[in-house]
Amino acid sequence: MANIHEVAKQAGVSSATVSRVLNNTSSVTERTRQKVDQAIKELNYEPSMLGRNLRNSESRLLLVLIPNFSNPYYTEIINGIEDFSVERGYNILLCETDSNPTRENTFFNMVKNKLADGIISMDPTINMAKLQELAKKHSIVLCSEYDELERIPYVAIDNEVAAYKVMKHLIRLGHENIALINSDEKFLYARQRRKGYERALEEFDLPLRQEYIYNTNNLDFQDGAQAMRKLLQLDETPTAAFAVSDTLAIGALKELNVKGMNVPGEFALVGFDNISFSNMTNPTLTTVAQPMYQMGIAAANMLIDQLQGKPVDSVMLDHELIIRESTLN
Amino acid sequence: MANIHEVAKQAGVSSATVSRVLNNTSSVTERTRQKVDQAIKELNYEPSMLGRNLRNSESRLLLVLIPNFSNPYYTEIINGIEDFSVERGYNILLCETDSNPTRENTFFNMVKNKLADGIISMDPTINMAKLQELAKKHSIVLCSEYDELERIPYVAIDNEVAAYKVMKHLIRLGHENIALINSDEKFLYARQRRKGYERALEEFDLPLRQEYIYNTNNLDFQDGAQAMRKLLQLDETPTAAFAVSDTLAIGALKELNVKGMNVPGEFALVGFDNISFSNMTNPTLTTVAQPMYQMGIAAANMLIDQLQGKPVDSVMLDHELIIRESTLN
DNA sequence: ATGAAAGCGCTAACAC
DNA sequence: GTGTTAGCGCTTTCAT
Repeated sequence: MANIHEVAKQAGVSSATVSRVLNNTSSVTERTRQKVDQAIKELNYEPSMLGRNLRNSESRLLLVLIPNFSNPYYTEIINGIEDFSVERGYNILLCETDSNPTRENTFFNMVKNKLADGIISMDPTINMAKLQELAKKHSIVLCSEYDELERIPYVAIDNEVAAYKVMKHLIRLGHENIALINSDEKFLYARQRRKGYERALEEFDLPLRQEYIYNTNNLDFQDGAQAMRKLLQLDETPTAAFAVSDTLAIGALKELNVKGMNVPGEFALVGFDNISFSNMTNPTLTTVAQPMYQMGIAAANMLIDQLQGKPVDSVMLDHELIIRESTLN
Repeated sequence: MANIHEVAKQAGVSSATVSRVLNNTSSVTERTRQKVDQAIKELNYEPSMLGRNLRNSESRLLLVLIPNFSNPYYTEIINGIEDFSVERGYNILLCETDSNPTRENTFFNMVKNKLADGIISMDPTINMAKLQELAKKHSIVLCSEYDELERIPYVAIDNEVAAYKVMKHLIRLGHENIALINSDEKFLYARQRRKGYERALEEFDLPLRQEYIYNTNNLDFQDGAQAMRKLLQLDETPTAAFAVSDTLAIGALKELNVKGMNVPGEFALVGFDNISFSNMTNPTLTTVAQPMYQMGIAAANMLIDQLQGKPVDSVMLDHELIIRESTLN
C-alpha cells in the first residue's frame, strides 16, 4: 500500500503538499490539487491513520463501556452515541466489561495508551475509584449510572420521580400491596428507584413492608422469575409489582404465567426501560421509557466537547410512563 | 504523560533497553530491569500504542460487522469472538452497519487505513463484491452468512439440514399444512433454509404451496406479526409455521395470541437462533440452537491465524433442535 | 503556494 | 547486555 511520499513523487510535489490536499489545511493551486488527486487515484492511496494519529496524538476512537451485550436496554443509547460520534468524526469501540475488573483495566489502559481518546461508561458495576483517577487526565462521561459525589459529568434521568410515577399509577388502580423487584442497591439507580417507591407509599399512607422488597443479583430473566416465585410464597401476597428493569419484569411475568395467574386481572406488573420485547410479551408490559437515543446523543456530545476543551455540564433528561396491558384495569 | 525516552533517561539507560524490558524481547540484566521498572513506576509511564502500532504496522484491532445491535442473535457470537481475541492480544471493534453502504465504507476504510487489522463480517446485507475486493489485500472472515462462490473463509452451520430437521419434527407431529416465514431470499441462509423446507415436503409427499411461503423485508417483530396475519387470512390456513428467525417467530406468536389462537393446540410454531427471549415467551418457543459462542471462537481463531499468515479453512458447526412448548403435542 | 526538515513514540538491526 | 540509529507515515513549522 502506497504511502504519502510515493504519492508525492508520483504527483511531482512534496509530501507536505499532499498532506495539504488531504486535509484542506491551506490553499493549494487547483492544478497542484488535480495532480495530487490523480496520483492518489493511480496509486490507490489510503492515508494511514496510524501515522496521522501518532502525529496528532489522538485516535478519534471513543470507548463505550457496557456490562454486557445481552441487555437490550443499551441498544438505542449506543445508536445515539454512534450516530453523533460518526458525524463528528469519531468512531466508537463497544466494550463489554462483563463486570470483570481485568477487562475493565484493559479498556482503561486503552485510553492511557492513547489508543482511545475518551470513555462513555454505562456500566453501573464499574470501579468508580479507578474511573475517577482516570478522569483526572482523560475525558470521561457517565451515562445512566453516575456518581453523586464527584464531578464526572453524566447524563441520566430522574429515577426517583420515575419510580414514584410508576407507584402512583399502581396505587390509583387500587393496589395496596405492591412489591418492588429491585436490583442490588449498591447501584445508585436502584437506591433512587427505591426512594421513589417508598415516597409514594408514604404519601398515600400505605405501609412499607420489607418482605415486599426483593433484591436480585443480576438483571437476567431468571432473576425476575425467582423474585416473583418468592413473592408469591408470602403469606399475604402482593397484587402488583414494580420491577426496575424490563428483563426482570419479563422473567416475573413468565413466572406468573407458569403459575397460571391472570395479568393484569390478578396481578399488575410494571417494568422499566421499554426494551423492544416489552411490547411482545403476553400481556404487553407497562414500563418507563427513557429517551435512550437522546441520552446517547447527549453523552457523545458531552464527551467530544470535553475532548475539545469545552466546559460540559451534566444533564437530566425526561422519561415517560408507557401504559400497556399488564396494568390495564 | 511520559514517553519512552524520559523513562530511559530516568533509569540511566537507552530507550532500546526500556523497549526490551517492556517486551521481554531479549535478555536484560536483572539490575537493569529493576532500574527500568522503577523509572516506569516513578513516571507513571504507559507505553503508547500509537507509536508501537505505527512501528509494527499493526493495530491489533479487529472489526466485527453486524447489521444492527438490536438482534440478540449476535450477542453470544460476539462474546466468543471477544474472549478469544482478547486472549490472543487483539481487541474488537463492534461495528453496526445498519445495512448502510456509507457506514460500511467507513469500516472498510478503517482496515485500509491500518486502523484495524481485519474483519469478521456477520452482516448478510454486506456488499460482497467490495468485501471480496478488500479480501485480496486484507484478512477477512465471514460468520453465519457466506459466499458460496468465493474463497473468503467462513464459519457457518448447515442451514438446509437444520430447516429439514425442523420440518421433519413438525411433520411427525402430524402437520401437513406448514408455512415458511422466510426472510428475503437474497440472503444465502434464507435460500438454504427454504431448500430444507422444500426437501422435507417432497420427501414426505406433501404439496409445496406457494401461498404458504411468506418473505419478510426485515427480521423485526412486526415483520413476523405481519406474516402471520397474512397466513391466517388464507382460505386454507396452515396449522404450523417455521420462522427462520426467533424474532420473526416471536412476532408471529404475538399475532397468534392477539387472534386468540391456542399455541400449540391450534397452531404449532418454530423459530431459529435460540435467543434468550425465546424461552420467555408464552408458550416457550421451539427453535434451532446454533453453537454461537463456538462460532465466535472459530471465527476469531480463523481471522487471527489468517493475520499471522497461517492457512485457514472454512468450518461448518453443529446445530440442535430445541423442542419447547410451542410444538408440544 | 510550495518544499525541506523535524518529530510524534516506538522497535529492530546493527554495532560493540 | 546495552547503546546508536534509522524509520514506520504523517503533519507542521519555517523558509523561500
